[in-house]
Amino acid sequence: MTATLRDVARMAGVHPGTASRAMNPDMAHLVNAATAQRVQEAAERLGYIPNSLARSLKTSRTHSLGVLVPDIADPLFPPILRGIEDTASQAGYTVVVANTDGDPERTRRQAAGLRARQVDGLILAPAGSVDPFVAELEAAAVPLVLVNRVDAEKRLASVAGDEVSGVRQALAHLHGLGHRRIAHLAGPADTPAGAARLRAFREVAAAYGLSAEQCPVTEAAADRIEEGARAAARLLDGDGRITAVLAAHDLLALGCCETLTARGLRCPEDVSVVGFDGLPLLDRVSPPLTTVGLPQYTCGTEAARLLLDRLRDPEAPPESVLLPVSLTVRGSTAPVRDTAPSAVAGAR
Amino acid sequence: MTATLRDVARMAGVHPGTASRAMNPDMAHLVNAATAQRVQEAAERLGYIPNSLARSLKTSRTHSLGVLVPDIADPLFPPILRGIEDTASQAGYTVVVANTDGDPERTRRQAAGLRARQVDGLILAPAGSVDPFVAELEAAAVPLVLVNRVDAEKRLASVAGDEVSGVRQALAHLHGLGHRRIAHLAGPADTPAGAARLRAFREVAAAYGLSAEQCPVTEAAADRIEEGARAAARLLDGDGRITAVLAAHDLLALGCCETLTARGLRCPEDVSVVGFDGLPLLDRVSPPLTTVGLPQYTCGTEAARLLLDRLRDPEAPPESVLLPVSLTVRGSTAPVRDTAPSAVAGAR
DNA sequence: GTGAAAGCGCTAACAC
DNA sequence: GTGTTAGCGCTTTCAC
Repeated sequence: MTATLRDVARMAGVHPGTASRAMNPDMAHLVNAATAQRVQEAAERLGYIPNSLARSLKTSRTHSLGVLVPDIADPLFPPILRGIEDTASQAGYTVVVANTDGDPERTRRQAAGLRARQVDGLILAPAGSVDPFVAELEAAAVPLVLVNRVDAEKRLASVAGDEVSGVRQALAHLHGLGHRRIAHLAGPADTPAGAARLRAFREVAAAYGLSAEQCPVTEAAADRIEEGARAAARLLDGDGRITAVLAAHDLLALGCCETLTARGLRCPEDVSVVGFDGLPLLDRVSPPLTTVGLPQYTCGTEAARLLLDRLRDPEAPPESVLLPVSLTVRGSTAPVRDTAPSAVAGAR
Repeated sequence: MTATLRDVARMAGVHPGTASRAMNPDMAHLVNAATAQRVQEAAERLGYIPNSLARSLKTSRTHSLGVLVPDIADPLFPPILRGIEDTASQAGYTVVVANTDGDPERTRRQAAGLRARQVDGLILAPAGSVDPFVAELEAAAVPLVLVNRVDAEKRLASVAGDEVSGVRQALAHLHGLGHRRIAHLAGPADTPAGAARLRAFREVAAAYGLSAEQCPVTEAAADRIEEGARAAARLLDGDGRITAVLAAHDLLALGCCETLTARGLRCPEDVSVVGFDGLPLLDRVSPPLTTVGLPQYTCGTEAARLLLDRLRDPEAPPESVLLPVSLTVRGSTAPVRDTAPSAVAGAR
């Protein structure tokens, strides 16, 4: 079996309590340097690895963080998780990740599992509504940080991209290219980003003096290529005169391009497309996607930082971080055509 | 504070021992149905969540799996991790992921951290050499499964794609298109997949009667686009007459395409390119990448299954799973040109 | 069928 | 500076 602290103490000829002090950096100064040395050598020789379970049981601190994401395989999350893990492990914390698939039942189960494991805090990057869980977790005084969503009542710490600024940049770009009929391919309304971007789209479009009729909206069922393609089809069926599309997610934008091609329309010559999130590799698709990039990795580091801060000082007021986003112009956007033809003309 | 089993017992008017039995499915039959009912109701009312730390300390089973990957943000791993997590959570296990960046020092630290947390077993998807760690872990009798690498001595359980078959499919495809000068853009030699694919390439090329001179090899420093571009440049500098390239990784293939374009060569008209791994989204790059697809998700589920099997029966012989891979032909490969021009001609 | 008691490996008062 | 003691929350053998 693995060596225990008792074994180390016995080998060094000291009491377990002393061995414990010698092994703990914060307490080591209370013990004779020579003794500490002897203990550490014994530990080394035995290949002693402290049992953090026992330690945690005693101290009621596990030095672990729980993270709930819809799907770790969704390209949006890996960089975020990497950011969380880097920051956490630097502070001596480990990270336990659980997938929810946006399913409330699964979310509940996974959250309970993480709490059973006594994680010191939780980072939630939830797809759907979190209100019931959040209420429960708050009641249990579990330190919480939201990612990619802000708490409506500002009582919870959160990290998210500045959606309004992102939409503003995208529309400024399209408007500057002469586009006046700009559709929004919205993400699922029960998704925080989807809802926020739609709201921002309406606001900003209005600020540009564009009417609702000039700016039709269709909602995709999920942030996936196929759903984007389907929603784009509905969009084109509804109003063939749009000259640009702002998609709420890069994958929706990809789906949109697919539909355009299928209908004999070219991107960006006939219709410009802007995506959202700045997923990797999309600078190489054809055409390279113009997109509003979210600093995913920073999202993760900030979320972890907020949570660690909170663990250090539970009384501090919850901080809300709004991360800057920035438009990357690539090949999927172009000036509106002089003689704007009906986008549908000859297309079906 | 959170409710403890004692609180539940007190509320139900029973001894903690009895409450424990009532809460544990396997032991519940030892207790009067009515009593069990009362206990469970009390637990429900108190929102009791068992402290798995205490349980684990007693049972020396944490029901958690550790996973060591080079970088969770590398597109190769998320689907694998998802597979692991799905299988694990279905069996009541949680997974703890740690990134190593292929750095031996970091690997050691992270492995120690996971062991301190008393994970029941470890899944290693390591970049570089693992021999020192593996030896140490084996000595400590930590159940182990290797992913994307097979144990040379077949003593360790492992899951990996069938590299030889993959290379064979790729070369059969290229050979069938008439290519006879096929270079290999190899991955880092200290990477399991890189080494295995290079070995397979040499074997299979020889089996096709292709000489070493017809099949030059260059090694990229890392599985990244830029390194692929750089290595491809060296390749073209060395032998301009190649008509096809088999890259050991999709990202290397992308880098290769970049270099080809930079030199005025077209893919696939002048040079065909085949990638490896089947990363998502690469069906949409230009040209769509022909690649040897690895079933990443299955990799994960199989690895978890192997590990769980091993935990159930530590004496069972270690199993080695070789996953089938399959070539997806897309736009980056084409028949060799009739009048094969020097690929370098007019290119610099 | 249920209560009592011991102990998993560690830490933190408290003695000395 | 080091030993002693108690106990974190749970499971499990042993009585009854």
